[in-house]
Amino acid sequence: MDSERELLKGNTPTLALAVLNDGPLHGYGIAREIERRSDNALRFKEGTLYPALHALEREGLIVGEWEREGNGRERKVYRITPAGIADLESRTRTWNTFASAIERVLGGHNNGTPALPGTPPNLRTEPTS
Amino acid sequence: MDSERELLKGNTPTLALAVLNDGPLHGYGIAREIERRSDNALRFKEGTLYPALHALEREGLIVGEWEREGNGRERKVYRITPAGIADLESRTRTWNTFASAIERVLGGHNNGTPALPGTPPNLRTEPTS
DNA sequence: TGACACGCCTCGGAATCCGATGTATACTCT
DNA sequence: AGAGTATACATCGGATTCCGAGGCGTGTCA
Repeated sequence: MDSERELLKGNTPTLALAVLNDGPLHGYGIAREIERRSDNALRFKEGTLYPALHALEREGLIVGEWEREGNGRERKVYRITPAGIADLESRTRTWNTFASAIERVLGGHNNGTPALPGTPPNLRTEPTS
Repeated sequence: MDSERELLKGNTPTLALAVLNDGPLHGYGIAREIERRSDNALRFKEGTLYPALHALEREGLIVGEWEREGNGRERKVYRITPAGIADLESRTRTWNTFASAIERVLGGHNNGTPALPGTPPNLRTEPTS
């Protein structure tokens, strides 16, 4: 299914921020962690990952620093900034709004205008069965 | 928030198919219906909508036909095909898989490798609180 | 020595969205 | 009659994003 590729668009920075929100990590590790958490449903390709991290750094949402390990290996470890944390929260809210809107459209036909605009949506996952 | 724009990518055909799955409708009406169902969270711009419908028609997932109404107005009414229905189901499954994967990554830190690969994910929406 | 995982990076093609723009008809209000 | 608005179709080009392909270098193990 190649459509996954398009679905991912726009979520890359959000995903990276989410991982970094749980602790500093280097690029390669971020990719691994996202695959792990999503059970391999999501994979970060290198051509996507590094440019995305550079962009996040340019925007001040994360900061990267080269670190040398015991074995002499060097890698660039990223940390989320306060601005990044705020941005992540905003992005998460945006995602939730978006996802529930999609679910509502996919879900079906008749939903009359609800009384409360902020009414929590019903997230459904079950197939048609 | 402009990020919505990128989030939408790849979902346009799915949304259109979902609406047409509930009955034939013309382009303009599809746009209106998606806005209604999503409570205006999602809007189809014309520059997106019509090319998307043409593509779906090319792929045989929908068929369009010019119809004249009582008032003499002409509009192109689209119907979903059996292939379109099958495609919609596939797309819906893809979306569910994708969305739950995102939720898992956003959700948090420690989820050890689950025993069952097909285990239903936990969709969480609440902020850190 | 070779193979492999780790780890960083850039470039160009492909796909997608949408603002701007254009055309045309029906209805409503003054 | 004229103006304004909603309906209804369509295309084009700029912007954005993903990622395959390619490149560079290091540590580990057989």
